[in-house]
Amino acid sequence: MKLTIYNTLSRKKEEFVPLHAPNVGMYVCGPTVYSDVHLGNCRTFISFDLIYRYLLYLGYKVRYVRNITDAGHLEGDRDEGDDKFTKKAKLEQLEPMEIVHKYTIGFHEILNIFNTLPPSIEPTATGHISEQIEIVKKILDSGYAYETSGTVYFDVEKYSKDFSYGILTNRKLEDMLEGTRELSGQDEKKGRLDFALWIKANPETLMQWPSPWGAGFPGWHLECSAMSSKYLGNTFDIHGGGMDLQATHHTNEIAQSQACHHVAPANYWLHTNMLTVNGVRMSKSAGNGFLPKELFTGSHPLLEKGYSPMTVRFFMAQSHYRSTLDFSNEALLASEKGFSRLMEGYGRLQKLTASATSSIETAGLRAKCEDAMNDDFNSPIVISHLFDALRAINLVHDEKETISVTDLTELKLVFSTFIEDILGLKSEAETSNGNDAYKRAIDLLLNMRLEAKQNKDWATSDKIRNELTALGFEIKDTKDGFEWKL
RNA sequence: GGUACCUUGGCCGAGUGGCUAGGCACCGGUCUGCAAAACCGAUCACGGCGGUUCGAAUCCGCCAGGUACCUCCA
Repeated sequence: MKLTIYNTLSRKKEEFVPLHAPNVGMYVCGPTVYSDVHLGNCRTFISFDLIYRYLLYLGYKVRYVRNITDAGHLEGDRDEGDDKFTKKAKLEQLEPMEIVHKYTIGFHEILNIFNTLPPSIEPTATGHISEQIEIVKKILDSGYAYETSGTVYFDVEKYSKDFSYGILTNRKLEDMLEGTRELSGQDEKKGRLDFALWIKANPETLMQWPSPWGAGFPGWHLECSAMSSKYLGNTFDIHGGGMDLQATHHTNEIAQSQACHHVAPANYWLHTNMLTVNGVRMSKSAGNGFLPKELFTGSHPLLEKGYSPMTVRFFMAQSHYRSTLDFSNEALLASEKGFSRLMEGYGRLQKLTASATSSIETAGLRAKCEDAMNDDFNSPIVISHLFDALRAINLVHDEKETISVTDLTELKLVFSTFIEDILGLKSEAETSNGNDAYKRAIDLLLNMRLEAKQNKDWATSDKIRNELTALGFEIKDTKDGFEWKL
């Protein structure tokens, strides 16, 4: 089975054929770094991390470009006033670039905690001002833009005579025009759908650059057209982003790139679905966003406890990237237990002893997992196959079934490949190393309990166990001793 | 108002015409001094109504409920 990808352009799954195999160019819209990333943002980047990892597994040489938006992103749709960074900078009495730097660092820290691979290139909007100005010039030259007192607008109605403006959302221009509000008297735009490529700055605007049209700053959509074409070419393979960017940002981006380069920018458009809370989209403006830190510590009011980063990553991998995923304490609890069972089985697999023959069927696992991933990156199905194999592992462990050396070797390889390399999950077994004294104290107590047990002194044995349990320790008796964890 | 999408067992979540994903919970069992943990096993489903079909959770129509986009948001 070949890799098929759901393409938003065609609204169906298509076989993936790169322009220049084995090279693949993938551009993903990154964050606007004016505030902390919330979990919904993380979901998109974790989804594309899965996609990136699987493309690498298939042997593609992927150039993965994910931008940082650090300029030009306005509040609202008026094409005037302060950008988000300036606004925040004034609020916190900092330089805009201090805001940008602070939240860029935070973004990287969080994605690192979620075990995502860094992109090949992570360009910033402020680092590509001249490239953006060049694009505006070219669009003006080709006649799809006009300047009004220092601000340059994209002429949507003119563009849509030659190209399909609503191609990504399957909408007609007339329908889109109906959905927009009337222009107010002061508006400088000719058409209601026109958007700004370059915005004139006020003297007090903190982030501004000189341009042929006077001092100003780039429109939000422009950076992606500039940076994707610079690093991936005028037409590249995959363009991705959150579903919320589809209607406006990506629609405008396609129009700009097409008007500038006279070719469609990307062959496959991928959109990841939203994370919801009680069925409603998690978003900054709705104020229902979870910060990763609130999740790890459990400090959010909707959570009963904290959940580890890998639990969350597993939770996300259990749903398909194009489905909404509802976030709740109950769902996370279920994922936490499932993930821990999977990882314990993965650990058990390493200690399995092989027999002469296999009494169980595990040989087809890799093909099944590949088929699932080839079907538009269906990670939930991969996980279901892993759990099926887990049952086989446990049966061999319990000596109810046997496995041959060949099958065992392959099984280990498939597990590590899919769990670690593709799903990006890793064991969270305690990594604390500076607490030897305390660990030895617990061991000491439990050894005393073991002695009591051997003497059938159940009162002492139960007392030690019950009091440690009350302190939050989990005590497990095993055949030859004990195990514990906090 | 316009345009899409969604509705699966107690919960989460795959699945697009026949072969009942998976996880969690619950229940039964194994193990254990008793527990816990672990392991094994079983049960439970396709919003409602109608249609197409030998056969529909899956296709079509209508109805009900929900969500998203059309305005900044991954």
